[in-house]
Amino acid sequence: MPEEDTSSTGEQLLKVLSALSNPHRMRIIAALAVERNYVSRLARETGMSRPLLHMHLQRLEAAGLVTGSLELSDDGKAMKFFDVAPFIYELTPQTIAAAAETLRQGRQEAHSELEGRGQ
Amino acid sequence: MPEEDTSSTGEQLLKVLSALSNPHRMRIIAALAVERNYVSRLARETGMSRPLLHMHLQRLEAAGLVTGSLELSDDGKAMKFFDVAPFIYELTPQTIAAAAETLRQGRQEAHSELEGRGQ
DNA sequence: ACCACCTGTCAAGAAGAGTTGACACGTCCC
DNA sequence: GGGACGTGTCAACTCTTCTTGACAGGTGGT
Repeated sequence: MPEEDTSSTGEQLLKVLSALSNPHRMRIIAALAVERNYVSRLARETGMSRPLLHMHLQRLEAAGLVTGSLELSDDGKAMKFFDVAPFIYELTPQTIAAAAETLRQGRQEAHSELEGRGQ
Repeated sequence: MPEEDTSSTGEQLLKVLSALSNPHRMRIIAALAVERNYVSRLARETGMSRPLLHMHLQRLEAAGLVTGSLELSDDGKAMKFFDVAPFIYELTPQTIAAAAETLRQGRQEAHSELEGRGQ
């Protein structure tokens, strides 16, 4: 098994931020903060379609902001309940800078810049 | 003085989050946290084109994360310097929930859900 | 005049996120 | 067998964001 990268790396923070930067997903967090809920009911209460909510939930879960668990109700129906994860992120210039340091993707090393600026 | 809307309203936080949820913009914040810089040089150092950087900077400025000021150098050239704003945002389920409360856009209050369905 | 540097904006294409409807499966009750 | 409810997934479409190249302007120096 490949080791997990649990540290708050740039990619992780990026995933969290892009997961949170959406009105629908913010409202989903708000709804789940009040009470845990299952998909169909949450879709009814928030007024969004099931496929749409499903996609948003799986985006939030991928970012580690909510957790879903499949449970069986008394009448044998399988319902997936979602809870908010107790996350806490502090956003400051230093935080962002530290995360950006671990984002070396596609950025080539500047071997030698042509500093011939006349000025 | 007129009261500013400094509170983390939903739209404001949404703008901040979507501004931060981008690898290029994260790297711009990181670069400006080290030292203030002007557009062309920043474009050179980050390896992005001027129009692209210009767009990202104006997105960051619109979110209040950086501030730009047009200054004149010794040789009379007009250069726009950018600084990071000393922002600080705390992201928790409660924070998001509070912000989502002020996001009542298009979401009608569920007057009564006794549509034809049972239950 | 040219060339260096700085600033900004525009249209248009490429890429990705959001959204919908219809489909698949399951259990339980009448 | 219907219907109610629950789950998930798929291909298409729309929409926003991203990205590029070419263009506009400016100053100062050789």
